[in-house]
Amino acid sequence: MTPDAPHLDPEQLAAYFALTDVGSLLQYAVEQQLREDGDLSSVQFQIIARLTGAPSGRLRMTDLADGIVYSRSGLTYQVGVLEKAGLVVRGTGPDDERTVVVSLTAAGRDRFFQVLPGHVEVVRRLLVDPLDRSDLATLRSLMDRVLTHMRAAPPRSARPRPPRKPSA
Amino acid sequence: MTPDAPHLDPEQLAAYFALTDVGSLLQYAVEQQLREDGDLSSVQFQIIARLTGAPSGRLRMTDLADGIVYSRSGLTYQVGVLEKAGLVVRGTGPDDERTVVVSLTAAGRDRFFQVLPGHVEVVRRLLVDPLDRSDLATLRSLMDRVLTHMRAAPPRSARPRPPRKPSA
DNA sequence: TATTGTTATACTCTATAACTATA
DNA sequence: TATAGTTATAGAGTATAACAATA
Repeated sequence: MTPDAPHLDPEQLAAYFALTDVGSLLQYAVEQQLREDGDLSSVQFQIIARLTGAPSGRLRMTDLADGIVYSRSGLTYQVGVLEKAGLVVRGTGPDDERTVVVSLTAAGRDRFFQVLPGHVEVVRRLLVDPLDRSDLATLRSLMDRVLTHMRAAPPRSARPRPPRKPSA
Repeated sequence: MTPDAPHLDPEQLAAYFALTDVGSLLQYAVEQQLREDGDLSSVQFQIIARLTGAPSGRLRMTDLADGIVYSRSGLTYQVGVLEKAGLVVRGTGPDDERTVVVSLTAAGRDRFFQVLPGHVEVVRRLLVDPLDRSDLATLRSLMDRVLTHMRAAPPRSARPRPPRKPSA
């Protein structure tokens, strides 16, 4: 019985493990490729990718932070690394003196396109090749549904915490 | 044109991004939960989980290393942390004097079951709830196919590296 | 007062290479 | 020689809290 105890049946667990295994293997492969081809971490690549896709290659720190990093200081650190590498420059925003606008340099854009082909190839080889077009559409639809649900629900609701027994 | 340039069409990219978004949000949520409920990282949780599932709660270092960590020293570090916390003990293997056998302590088992309900609840809330049973079966089947493909292909084959232009 | 962003600090984690000991 | 594991070391990344400046 134990009707209150949360549990997952083997089918649900298997789906979860399969998803996380794919996720971590894919992430590891991508990280390797980005490091080898362009000396970038995946966070740094994401920042550059966003800037590449932004109008005139500039974004405010706050806009950059969104899905990429979980703390402001983390973003400051990463943008600092990119700036030291000459891939990005920081300047004060025109409207609001508090904001900092991050701009992609020519070197930054070059680096992005230097790394992109290998990145695409890794994704293709590991994820796209083994699935056909309709599989990918299905996968996307499932993941989109999960994302919608995640974003609707409060990220960390008031979950009753079990008693913290020992400390370590 | 550019028939040699690797590329992904928007559908394929969308599937990739949706998958990685779910993966990273899920991973982050799990990491938070494990830390709050039991002061464990996900790597530490995986180690303990494997030991819990092993006969008599013991495994050799080498066996533990498999899917969890990408370097031997990384495993040594994590097992060291767990040992300091009293969740695990190390001993010399009975057959081969070179091997180290890691054994789960009673406290380690307690910690696992202390953390498990919250873990299950996060997975259910974020992944299982928004999908029905047949969705999960589909997801599992897709991911298993990808995993099979990943494991068949050489992890990092001889991919031609683009010219490393600047250094940073 | 609230918001934007940085800094100081401290900690966790990881990987490489050199090393020890056993097979 | 090969394998199992540890250690030393050094670097990358992260989060929290205190801080400065502007709105």
